[in-house]
Amino acid sequence: MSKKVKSEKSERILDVAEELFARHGYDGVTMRQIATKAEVDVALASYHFGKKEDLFHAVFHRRAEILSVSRREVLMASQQQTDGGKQTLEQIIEAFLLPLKLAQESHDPGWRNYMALLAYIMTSPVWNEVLMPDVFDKRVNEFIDALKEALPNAKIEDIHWCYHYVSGALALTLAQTGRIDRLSAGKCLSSDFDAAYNRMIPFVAAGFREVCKAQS
Amino acid sequence: MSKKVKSEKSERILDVAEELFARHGYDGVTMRQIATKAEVDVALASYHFGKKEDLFHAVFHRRAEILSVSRREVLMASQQQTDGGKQTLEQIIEAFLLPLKLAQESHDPGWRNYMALLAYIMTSPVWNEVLMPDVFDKRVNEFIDALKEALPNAKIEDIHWCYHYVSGALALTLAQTGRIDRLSAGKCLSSDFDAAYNRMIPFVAAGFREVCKAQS
DNA sequence: CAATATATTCAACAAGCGTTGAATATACAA
DNA sequence: TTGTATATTCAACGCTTGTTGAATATATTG
Repeated sequence: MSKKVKSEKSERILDVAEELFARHGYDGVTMRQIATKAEVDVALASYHFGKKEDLFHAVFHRRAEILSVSRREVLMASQQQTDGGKQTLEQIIEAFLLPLKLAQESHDPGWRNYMALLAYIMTSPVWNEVLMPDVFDKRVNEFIDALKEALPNAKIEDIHWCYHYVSGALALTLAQTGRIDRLSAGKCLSSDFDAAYNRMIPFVAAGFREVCKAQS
Repeated sequence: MSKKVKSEKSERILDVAEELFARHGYDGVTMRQIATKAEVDVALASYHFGKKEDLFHAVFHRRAEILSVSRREVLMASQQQTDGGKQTLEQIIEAFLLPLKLAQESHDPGWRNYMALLAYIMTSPVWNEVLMPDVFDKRVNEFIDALKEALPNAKIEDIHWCYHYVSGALALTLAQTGRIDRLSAGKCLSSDFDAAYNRMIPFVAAGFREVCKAQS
């Protein structure tokens, strides 16, 4: 009861669309491919979600809200934990990345597909502008504000560029292209989010400190 | 004389395809859109380059070789400059990024489009696997070898993950999504490659040192 | 049960797709 | 100039696309 889900097939369409959009992009997927893989008639997707672009939006928004809320909670919890005292860079960055790590550890393949979809949207000049502002930019601004507090003498341009590098490193991780597997001859795995996150935190923390140090 | 270029219109097709593929991806562009923007008949693109996928390959390879050669030259010049003595991390990273900076500074809009196309290919699970190994992976392995020499005590997994972060930061920079412009309220510009590169070098150098330090 | 709302399929449409063979224009060699 | 190779356009093909209206099945409610 009180199920928001319209039906089981409706969710299956979203799951399949999520997977295919993440791998092939918006234009690389047809409504028929989605319907076929979801074992459903073509018209059903249009019935539930309207036009193709609306379906894409629905896929994006389904988990975007969950992720955004989780991010805010983790960030606030981290801030309360060190009440009064300043947060360390590592704490802030960890709070920023933790929700994604949690989503990964749920071992829900849907979440993994969604994160690859997020990487596609983050790196697309077209979709980035359409979809990111609504849900994610607010959380990012809170994150950047926290960074400003931790680095009070830093120039804000430096902070923004450093966040840009974090965002890029994160996007490529979420994309799971398999390139690191190839380059490392199997010693590193795209699917190993733990390895990616554990090193990313000290990496970017040190980068922030280096770029933002020694300001007048 | 000795012109490799088949004709003027042939190059115009490549230029337009480069621009459109970079922005909308392979499936987001039609042969007719390319032909129209190049002021050419639809059939001409097929005549010169064969199938749509062959045209995409032609666009990719046109500048890939130039970039790869430039990268090797810069890296070797940097190694010779410090003959005998070890290169610093900063020198290695700078050598890796310099060819892209030079391409940008040429103010050829074609190069800018090509770099955005490269970002698309780097972050695409599909194209990354098809196009990166042929031309770029060799240069990347040379780069990673240089890093191993500069960080002799580092675990190679750490080096590969750190390179992965560099690759991500670089890709998002090349993509020019305009997001940093929005988040920074115009204080930073996606088009400002100088700002991006100047900060990227100390950022990733510090990251490498932090992650790769303190190995047994 | 009947009646109604929701979910799903079927069939079809107009438009756009990549690609091709023949026709025409242009460049170049003899 | 004539002949030949290259470049370019024209017209059309078979196929796929997203979307829709009518028909049918299923669930919900009275």
